[in-house]
Amino acid sequence: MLCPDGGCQDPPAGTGRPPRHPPPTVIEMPRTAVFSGRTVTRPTIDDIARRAGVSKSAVSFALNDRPGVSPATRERILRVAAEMNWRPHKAARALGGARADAVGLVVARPAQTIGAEPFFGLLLAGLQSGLSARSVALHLMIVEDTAAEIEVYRRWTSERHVDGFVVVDLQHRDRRVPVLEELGVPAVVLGGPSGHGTLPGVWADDREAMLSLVDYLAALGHRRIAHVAGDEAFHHTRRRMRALKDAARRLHLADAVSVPTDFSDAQGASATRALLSGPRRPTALVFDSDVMAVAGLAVAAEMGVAVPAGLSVVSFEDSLLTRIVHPSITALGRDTFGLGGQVAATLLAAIDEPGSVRDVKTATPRLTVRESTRAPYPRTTA
Amino acid sequence: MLCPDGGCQDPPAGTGRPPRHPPPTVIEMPRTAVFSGRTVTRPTIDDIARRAGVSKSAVSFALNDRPGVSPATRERILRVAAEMNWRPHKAARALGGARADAVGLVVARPAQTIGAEPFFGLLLAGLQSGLSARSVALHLMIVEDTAAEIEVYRRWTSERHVDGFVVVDLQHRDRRVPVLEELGVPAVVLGGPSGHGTLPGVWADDREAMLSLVDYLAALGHRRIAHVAGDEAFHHTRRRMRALKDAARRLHLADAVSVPTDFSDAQGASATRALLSGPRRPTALVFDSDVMAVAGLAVAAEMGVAVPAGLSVVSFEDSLLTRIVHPSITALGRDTFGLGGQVAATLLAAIDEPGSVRDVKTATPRLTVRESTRAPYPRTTA
DNA sequence: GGGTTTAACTAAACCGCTCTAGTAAAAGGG
DNA sequence: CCCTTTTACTAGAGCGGTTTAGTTAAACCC
Repeated sequence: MLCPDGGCQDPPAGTGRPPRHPPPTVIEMPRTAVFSGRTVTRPTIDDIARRAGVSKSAVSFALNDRPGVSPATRERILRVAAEMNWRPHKAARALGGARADAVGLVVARPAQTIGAEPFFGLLLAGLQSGLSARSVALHLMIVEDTAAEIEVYRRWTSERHVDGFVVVDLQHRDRRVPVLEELGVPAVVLGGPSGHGTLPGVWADDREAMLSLVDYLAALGHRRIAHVAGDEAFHHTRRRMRALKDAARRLHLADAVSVPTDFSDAQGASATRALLSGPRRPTALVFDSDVMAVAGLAVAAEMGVAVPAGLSVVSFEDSLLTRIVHPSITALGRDTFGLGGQVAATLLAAIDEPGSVRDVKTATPRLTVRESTRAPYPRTTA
Repeated sequence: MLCPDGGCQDPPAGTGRPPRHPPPTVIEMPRTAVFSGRTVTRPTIDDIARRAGVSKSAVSFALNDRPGVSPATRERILRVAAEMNWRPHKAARALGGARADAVGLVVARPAQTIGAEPFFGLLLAGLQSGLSARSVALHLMIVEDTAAEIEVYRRWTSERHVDGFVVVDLQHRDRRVPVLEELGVPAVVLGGPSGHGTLPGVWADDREAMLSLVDYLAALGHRRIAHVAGDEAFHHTRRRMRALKDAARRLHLADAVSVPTDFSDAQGASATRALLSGPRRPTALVFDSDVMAVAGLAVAAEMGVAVPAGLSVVSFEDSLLTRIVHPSITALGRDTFGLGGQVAATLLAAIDEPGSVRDVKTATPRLTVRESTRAPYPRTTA
């Protein structure tokens, strides 16, 4: 059954059409590729076919678990393939119209920001973990601005470089959404519940979260709450600001102001300084990000405002940061890693069965109470 | 010259061999692909050739800036290609033996860690920025352990999925190095100056940095310095520990102990607690990472040890974190973003011209003095 | 036992692009 | 003016898979 070592060539009824170019002197060795001067052998299904004494097609059938080969032959082919340490050539498969088995994540942010926020890294890790379970790779690209981001969407789509995209940082009237819709490529937007057109969105209920947060602070006795918000261009920032307003009205709070920033520690710090120096100093500060919360904490310390005695601090985003500082910061936590996994699952579903996928609402962030919050001094119960 | 609209088929002397399968009724339209139920047109060089009235080869020559077409024809072809919004099909090119135009970064770390450290995100951003200048994509993979990491190296190499790898977290007697050498794939190791075999390494002089750091603390009057180190499995951790020992001997310090940890905030905190509760309390603590430094700062605050009055704190790694906490932390800073760029450049060079690349020593980290360091109380000048 | 079905396998088209070999015409050379 | 060289182009092999159509030979059915 098995060919003698060294490989046999087309044993049963080989047509043996002559090789086209100068006939190679040796045809037994699997073709080699050159990497850094050293040659690396790389068997193809042709090599396997020759060794196993069957045709290319039989090998393909066997390797892909398709009918058309007998169990015995199948097993033999698989054994030979394993022996030769064969792996499919991605490009060759892709050329045949198969998937790229990769999804793209293109981020338009100043590079420094990427590293700064734990959020991004965790999301990345969760995304990866969800994708790698299905052996789908993640192509990451960091670009200057939205225009460049859109260009990458166009290029990668037409090059069939990826099977779909993950879109982050959903903005108000986001320009990327119509482009992706037009390209017709599967994509999942991190954000919602609106503003992402027909693309499926994965979102957490920021509104609900803000309402519960304000409820908690009000229950403690806080009547003057300020919100150091993120960038107003972002969808979720706007939702949070609106939710604070609504909660304040419902609870008849004395003060409830939102100050937009660019998410940077610098602007977070200066907003905090301004709020704490104002005439009607808030008794509680809500920060839209962990980085800003920590920066705000430092400002309070510098200004001699004790936390939580003189000021309660809450972060809208939980992470390592809020845990390790002193005092540790009460924060709304969501499972960012898990979120990444959900996004991955949604995107894979959208790739497999376009149209079948609808929005996914993730668990509403829950409050972890730490050292930075407490009832305000009586005097502030204006 | 130009064909009439609608496309002309093989105008000059077309052989016109009959189509093999059922002859298509319409052959004018460029082939289409289906994405999510909608069809997306995707012209191939054949479509361009037909439209421009030339052969496939001529189109290929024109698009790749190769000789073999007259300037006039070349221009015409380029115009048609632009009109049809043609883009090369990556897989098709790759199949011909071309580059994958991508490099891989495989990280074996607990997912949570990825997000925690600003270092990683910054490195990623710098890497990306260096790569995208040459339109090389980054394939990111996060795996469980080193075994899985090695498996990915093997798979991606044989699948021709990437042209090279970036290797991070160099360990003592690193198992990955011999595998990559055996695979013969271009790879750059972040770390050095030794332990990475024949692979080029990009490294910062941790030894030099530690020496200068201890010099600084000693000059302030500190004689008892403790070092909350990272994981001893890592190469750079060992180098730092050894450097501290050497510096202590040279400067005749009273105490200079290194406590290894797993880099986590928890172990950083407990190490700090242990050191501060001991009989001969150090007057200065050096932390191997920014996260541990911040955690250590919190422990000091809890224990009522004032920083910098009763304890100086230094971080071996600078980032946003060390800047935003209060007191801000004196830290050894390196340009992590730039480092990523250097790694990218080195890897691209290694891919282009294997063997030509040697190790790259980056700038030695420099100390940024902030609020967390000061001369110790006289009593400790034992 | 003749005809039909099925299983197991082979041949080769095909995906989109690159690149070598070949060809005809124009240019150059003595 | 004939021969060689160069230029501008075409044909088609080849990359490594998948997949369809075709080819046996065995199995099945009255």
